[in-house]
Amino acid sequence: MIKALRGMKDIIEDKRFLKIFDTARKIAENYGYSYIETPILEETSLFKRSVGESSDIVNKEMYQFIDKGGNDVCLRPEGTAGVVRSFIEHKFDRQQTPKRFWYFGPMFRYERPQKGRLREFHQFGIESFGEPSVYEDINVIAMAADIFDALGIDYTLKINSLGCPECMPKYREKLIKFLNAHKENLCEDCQRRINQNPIRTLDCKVESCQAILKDAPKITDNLCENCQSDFEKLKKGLENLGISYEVDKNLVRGLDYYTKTTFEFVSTEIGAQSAIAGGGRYDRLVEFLGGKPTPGVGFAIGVERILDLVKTEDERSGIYMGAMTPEAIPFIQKKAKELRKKEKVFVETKPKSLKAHLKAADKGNFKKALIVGEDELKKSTFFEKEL
RNA sequence: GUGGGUGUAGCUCAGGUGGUUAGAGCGCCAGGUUGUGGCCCUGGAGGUCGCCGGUUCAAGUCCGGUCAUCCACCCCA
Repeated sequence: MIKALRGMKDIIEDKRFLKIFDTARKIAENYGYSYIETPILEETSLFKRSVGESSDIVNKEMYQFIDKGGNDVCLRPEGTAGVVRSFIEHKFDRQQTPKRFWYFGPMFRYERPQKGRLREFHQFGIESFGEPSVYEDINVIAMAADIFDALGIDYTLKINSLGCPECMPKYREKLIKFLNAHKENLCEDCQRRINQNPIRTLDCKVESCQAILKDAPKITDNLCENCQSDFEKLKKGLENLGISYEVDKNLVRGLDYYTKTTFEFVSTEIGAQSAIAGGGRYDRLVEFLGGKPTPGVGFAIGVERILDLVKTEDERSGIYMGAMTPEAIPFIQKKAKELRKKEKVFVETKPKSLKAHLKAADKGNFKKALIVGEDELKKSTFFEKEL
């Protein structure tokens, strides 16, 4: 038997997906975002340049291959890069007006599957281009919060600032210096991280590392004036909207393109992979991918991660139509065509006893059954029953 | 990539120390006197016991490998 590939799942009759999609889409459009869909397959270099060569995603998790034309391509591991590529390709960077997009689609990462981690998973994401103000960050976070609220999902919002090109590199040097001074006492992973991604050491789970790292310099204590003031505005702005948050000085996003505001929505109910949405500002990314300097901010929600947190009701709906004699079927089909202009109608094409029809209508969760037997056919009427 | 758990009907699972036709519950299908569902009762269909190999007179049951799955590390949505 041929089965779906490892870490990939069929989505069958799962109302939760549609509920998440419909809810998120509605809210995004109310925030003024418009729909964008970009190809699932992109040139590999796009992700190398945006997500970053130091990240695990690009380093070892991409579905990458050479196509028949000799192009180095890969299945997208995340959504932002493709949207930015499209933004630049369509010259939106040459206009002054902000552009805001939402998207929904599959992403691919060749990882070891576990709870909340699949090789093909879905993200609902948004990207806002051309708005440098921290107030836009607040709008974006508020939108994510609205979506989770509408879906009835509890979360903790964590925020941090990664600084800008002015303060981040200075901080990075300072941190590396600190780490090297304590190198022998750090775990193997952290020693490796010093050069690869020093900020990652900050949230190391090894206790002995944490003991050392609690005295490490924190980015939030090393922000430049502008970043510091924006971070304060961010906090005030969230308070103003009644959105509670925690400052997590160790919150680092795994993608290299983030600057300044970063945030993550986490749930305590879904296992180790607790991030249900992540995002932040990426003011240098458009420029880095060859466009005119354009600020950006966005987030992505992991659809499969919130699936178990979404409840859907199973209400009776629609009409079940059935015939007790074969001759009645054309009569039913004609009536069904008319009724479908207004609501869901299912026609059973196999003649059955009344009892069998009612049973089937009940099992199918219909709210009404219309059955035609010999008597009804003669009079062109229906046996009608509310379920 | 590393570690641990699990793989028996569509689903959830039973199957001491290896021994004749492999079980239950749920679900599914058909009936329970002629045209009224949900409850109940009866009957039925459905399994190369993940796969490959080994030990044995004999393996779902023991051993090895492999694949898949789950959980954790790692990483991240």
